Amino acid sequence: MKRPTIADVARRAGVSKGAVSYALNGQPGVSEATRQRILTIATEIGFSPSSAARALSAATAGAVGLALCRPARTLGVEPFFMALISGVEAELSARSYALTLQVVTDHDAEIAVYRRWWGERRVDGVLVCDLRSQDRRIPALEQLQLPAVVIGGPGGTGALASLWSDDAAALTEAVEYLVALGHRRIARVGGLPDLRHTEIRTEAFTAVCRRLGLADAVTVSSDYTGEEGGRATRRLLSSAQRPTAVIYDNDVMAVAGLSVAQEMGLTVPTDLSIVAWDDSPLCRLVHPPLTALGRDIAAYGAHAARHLLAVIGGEPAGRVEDETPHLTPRGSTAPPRER
Amino acid sequence: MKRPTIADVARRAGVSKGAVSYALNGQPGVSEATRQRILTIATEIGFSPSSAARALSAATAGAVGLALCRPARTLGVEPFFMALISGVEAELSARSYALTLQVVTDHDAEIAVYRRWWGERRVDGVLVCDLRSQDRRIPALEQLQLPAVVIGGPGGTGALASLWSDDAAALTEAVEYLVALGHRRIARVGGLPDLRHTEIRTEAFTAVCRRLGLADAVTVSSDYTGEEGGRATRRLLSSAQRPTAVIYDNDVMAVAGLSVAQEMGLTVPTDLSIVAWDDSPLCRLVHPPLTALGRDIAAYGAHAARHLLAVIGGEPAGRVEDETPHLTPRGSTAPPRER
DNA sequence: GACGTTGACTGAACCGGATAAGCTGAGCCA
DNA sequence: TGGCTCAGCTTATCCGGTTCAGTCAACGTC
Repeated sequence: MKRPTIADVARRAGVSKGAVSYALNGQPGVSEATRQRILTIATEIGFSPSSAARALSAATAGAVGLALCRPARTLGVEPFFMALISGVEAELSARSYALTLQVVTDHDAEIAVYRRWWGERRVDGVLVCDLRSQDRRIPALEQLQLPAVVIGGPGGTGALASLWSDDAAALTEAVEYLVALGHRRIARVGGLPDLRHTEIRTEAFTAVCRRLGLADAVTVSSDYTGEEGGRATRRLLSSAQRPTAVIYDNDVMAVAGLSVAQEMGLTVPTDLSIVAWDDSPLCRLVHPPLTALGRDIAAYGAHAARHLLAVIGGEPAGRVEDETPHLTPRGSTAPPRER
Repeated sequence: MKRPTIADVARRAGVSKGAVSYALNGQPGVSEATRQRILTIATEIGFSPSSAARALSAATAGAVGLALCRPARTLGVEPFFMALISGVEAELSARSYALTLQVVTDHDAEIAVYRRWWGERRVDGVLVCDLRSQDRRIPALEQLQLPAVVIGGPGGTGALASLWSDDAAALTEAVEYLVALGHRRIARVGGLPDLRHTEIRTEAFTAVCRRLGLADAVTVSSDYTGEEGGRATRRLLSSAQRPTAVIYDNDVMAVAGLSVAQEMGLTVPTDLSIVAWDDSPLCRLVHPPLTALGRDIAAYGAHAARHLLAVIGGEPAGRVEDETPHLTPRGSTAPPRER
């Protein structure tokens, strides 16, 4: 089966290639009658313009890049990325953009990918995930002048466009809720400590605990895996003054923490309250279902994609705020048992 | 920052564009000295050939397509796809191929995507997931003559290349193991019934149960979500002659099933043994950790990608068998309690 | 009726590579 | 010394679109 080209359409319509191009792209320069005739013929023979040819002459790739910089191990378990990707993709394909995905191992590799994509003109822009403090990718992208939207912040995104959510507010809400229930010893199992949003959450946690007069508000660092989450929980629950509530920086660690608590003979929520970040189906899978700080991650991805397309379209690189994660109370939180 | 082109390299090296092209692609026609000089200059100015120009003249896109046809809801939770993608991607990027991803809602949309990709010459081949019985995508791809590897089977893949694993053997191993432990009433919570691999597993389950003389070997259909998995479990465990062991077609449903069992006051594994399909970190997250039928999914993806690149390279469209999933016994299986 | 003006279209250049075909000079042999 | 071969290049063409500079007929206008 031969792929039809613009020349095939032109021949059948009895016009030049140029006329077909004008007609298909809604440009002036062809009569309405001719445009309709050309459109009909194009549909008839199933013509779709070669992305390569178009990219070459129009200097636009029609694609957006996403490099994921996490070990394959963590990538799989967290529902976050898949949800984000499906949201991004939905928005892109609605505007006939393709999504090009690459998994990398570290930031150097990621920067090399950006540089290659830029040189190959393979993408018109990129989405940047997992912002770190002092992130080397930011100046690299600025130098390349490759349109980009950083998913993260606020702050640390240089001159690049960004999409952020108010994690500090969300975390504060969760702590205030636990305190309202009567908790005084609240711990937190945080994500990778050099991620910008971990930093922000940790600062917010410290601040709200000080404000509410909670003495030993401890944050344990982790790496988002269930193993680490479980280990951290075991350590916290083995301490002399064990916390009555724990906030986890993702759903996977929260589920692991729940298992550890139950394994240690504690009843959730009476002995221990648990709050998860990222409200995925995972949180509703376990018993009791987990109270979670959630938001529509697919919508977040779609929002990021929309913002990136705007930046690619030449709009200024703004810092856009997305919905603040909100608390969904479920069975894993309750007033602490009197001791 | 201007992107260097082949002409820039040629100018600096004092040779023609053609010579540069020969040098960079390892073709004969340039002396070794000149080749080295050109390579050095290319590296120096950070030249990478425009993918569009290369695609246009070489009639190859340098990209592979993957269309995921599942509701965003299920996509996120199952670690399977993310693991598969990261495996595929690792293999592709090692051979400098890009991965283009699209999420679709049904097979008609998916076929339309294939047709568009084909017309736009956007991909050199595609990976097809979630094979169904009487899958309309197969004849569509055959007609387009778009290189493809179907991840699934055996059988039902037409003339297309495929990569399959012996799910029947794996399921048989799991049932035999449970019977060896002393179980006589084994149920199964299957995946979407029109998926080919569900069909294969169901047939294998029925066959091995008949062979071993297990009377009421029931399979309940489901949709891979935790909700459905939990509901199915509740139904099974409420029946008069409730099973002493349940095999789930994925990890998410197994975890949900475990929660339901515990919620109903049953102890796993003494009251109920649980076997999960897809051994992801999820299975080790819960308590007790789940006995699972697992395999290296990333390697599966890498294998599929390798096979696809071979088919794109002109090799015959073979049906390749991947590793058979194997049973990893953990805490969720034990001899049934005497009653 | 000569002179713009406009709409509808054509022809050709161009994007940046790959590649077939042509050219050139060195080396070799008769 | 002329002819031949062949490595090592150059030149030109092509891929399939977009786009700009023309062309040309129809129309209005004074």
